[in-house]
Formats: sequence, C-alpha cells, structure tokens
Amino acid sequence: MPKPYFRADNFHCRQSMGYLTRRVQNLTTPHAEAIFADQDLSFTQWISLMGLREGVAETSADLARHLNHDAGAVTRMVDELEKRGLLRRERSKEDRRVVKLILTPQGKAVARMHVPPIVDFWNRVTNEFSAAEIKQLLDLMTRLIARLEAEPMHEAAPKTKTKEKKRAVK
Amino acid sequence: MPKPYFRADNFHCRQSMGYLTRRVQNLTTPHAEAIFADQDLSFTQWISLMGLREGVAETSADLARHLNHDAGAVTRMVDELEKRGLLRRERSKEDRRVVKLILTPQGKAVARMHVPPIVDFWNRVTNEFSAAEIKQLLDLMTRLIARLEAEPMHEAAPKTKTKEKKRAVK
DNA sequence: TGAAAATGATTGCCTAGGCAACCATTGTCT
DNA sequence: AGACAATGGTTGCCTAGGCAATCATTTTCA
Repeated sequence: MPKPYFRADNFHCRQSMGYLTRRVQNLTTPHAEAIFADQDLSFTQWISLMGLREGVAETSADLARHLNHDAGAVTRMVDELEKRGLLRRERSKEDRRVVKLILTPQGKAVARMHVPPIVDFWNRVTNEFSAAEIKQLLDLMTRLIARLEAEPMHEAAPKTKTKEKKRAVK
Repeated sequence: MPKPYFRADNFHCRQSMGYLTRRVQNLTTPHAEAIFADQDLSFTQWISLMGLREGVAETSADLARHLNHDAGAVTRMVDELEKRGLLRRERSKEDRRVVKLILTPQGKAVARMHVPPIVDFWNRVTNEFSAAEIKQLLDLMTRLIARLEAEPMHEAAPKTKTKEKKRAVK
C-alpha cells in the first residue's frame, strides 16, 4: 500500500480529487440540462430511463441509490413517467415488497432518441484527447467508483463519552 | 483531430463519460456530507469558504458559477456565513456593482479545521492507486475541465422556421 | 419459532435552491 | 454623448428533492 498521496497541510483544491470531480460535474450538468431544456423530458428523467434500459437499475429504490436522490422523490418521478406511458410498475413475485419498473416500447424509444446529442457533446469535449487517454480516464474512474462503493459511510462521533451500555441512536 | 470516440449506436453508460463522472459525484457527496453531518457547517458552506480561501472565487457571483447554484441561493448562504462571522462583505472600489467576500480569521480557521477528514477520506479511497495513477487522473480531469469551460452552451432549436429578421429571444 | 431489524414503497411536510423581476453599475456600439 | 446590452446583487415566489412517519414484507439471529 503506497503512502498517502494527499496532505492536509499544503492542500490546494485545484489538485484535489474532490474539487476536480465536482467541477467536472458542475460544468457538465448545465450543458446536459440545456440539451433537454426544450424537450418534454428532463435530464434526470432521461438518466432514469437509461438506467432501466441498461439494467443498472430495475426498481425505484435502485434509481434512488443510483441518482443519490430521496426515495420519495423517485416515487413521484416514477409516477410521472408511468403517467406518460414510458414505463409500468409490476409487483415482484419473488419479493412482494419490490415493484419492478419496466420500460414500455415508447419508453425505450424516448430513451434512445436522446442519446445522440449527449454523445455528440462528449465527443466535442473530448476531441483533443487520444483514444488511449479517454480509455485511461474511463478506466481510472471505473476503479475509483469501485473503491467508493466499498468505502463505509462515516459515523458521527458521539457527543458525550460513550458508556459501556450501547446508546440508542435516536 | 482524432475521430469521435463515443458512438450513439452501441452506447453503454458504464463506459460513458457522463455516467462515470456522475457516478463518482453521486458516491462521493454522501460521504462528504456525512463527514459534516455532526458539524455546524454544511459541506456546501465549507466548499464556499475553501473557494474564497484559495482565491478560486472572491464574490457571490463567482461562488454561484463555481457551485453551479443560483445567485439568489448564494446570497442567502453568504448572509448566513456573514451572520456567523466567518466572512464579511466589502463593496469593491473599482467596480461598484461587486461585493467582495473576505474571510475573517474565524472563517479561515473553520475552513482549515475541516480539511483533514476530507483529505483522509480521499487517501483511503485512492489507497490502491499508485502516485502516478492519481497524478494521471488529476491531469486528465484538469484537461477535461478546461475543455468544458470552453464549450459553448447548447442553444434551443427554434420551434418554427427562422425568418431573415432576427427574432426576439423573449 | 418468533422478535427485532432491515428493506421497499409511499405520503405529508418542509427547506434549499431555481426562476423571474428588479435596481445599480459598467461595458459596448453608433 | 447616449442608448442598449451585460453583469452583480437582492428579493419574492415556487418547485424539486430531503426528512420522517407509516405500512408491508423479508431477513436475521437468539
């Protein structure tokens, strides 16, 4: 295991993972949303349809985790997509808690329809990168994602000294 | 200029820039917010203080662009930070529209105080990467950011055929 | 087994952030 | 110069999304 790369003394955000990844996101999102601005589908809705299409998610809870959104918010968005006939809900036989989300043919068509402008955007943005560099970047991010998925969530430090007896977390 | 890397036919999100960068963000944010959950400072507020500290931003408008947030929202957040004595506003002499945001000593202290847990987090996440790989990733993202900053925003296609006379954009 | 914990889905409520309107100031173009 | 566009900041209003409570179901484990 190599020694830590980042240091708290001499921290500079322009060379930090958090700053750079966040900046990429903050610059990308407005472009993506602008592409969808004149459509009757929001960027978030499209991502959801694509997630279902690609099997990355197949339930409401999957989408919530995937989008890092609240489960309630996703329920309401799914309501909307269902109302428009882009997907349907189907109670699972194996686990009767879960409701599977199934794209309708229209849903698949709408998802596919919006792929080209997004692909064009990324081709423009990466047009000064070699194929090897793009591949390198995708690979490194994929590995980073695997590590992030494995990272346990931070626990809040207890405010008072903890006694032997375990305290209710409230 | 190399030929386009991404293609709309055979699109797979797990090998797409948009999906991967978004996923990194969606996995990272909850961890960062968890670190701040028991503090009396939000992650967004900390980012703002750091942006001011590092000279990445020095006005409310800078912060709004930087965070990809609404200017109004930033005004209110700055109100809060000012009320807590972490920064002060100072009307610029050169351009009397702008209000410079100046960190107070307490503001600087609070910003610095929260650096270590974030740095630790990123060192844990990247502990299976070599220094060269981390550097490579940071470099590629930096170049990507430069291209994103240069990319012009998407214009909505006009709904009707455009006449010679330029139309008001409303 | 069966009690407690975990998970999925949904709803009501509330807040952070988006939108639009506004004013002040500066930059641009003729 | 002076008209008009662009920019910075602020406010009121509204909505998307977060939080918490609830119920149904499943999993865990003593």
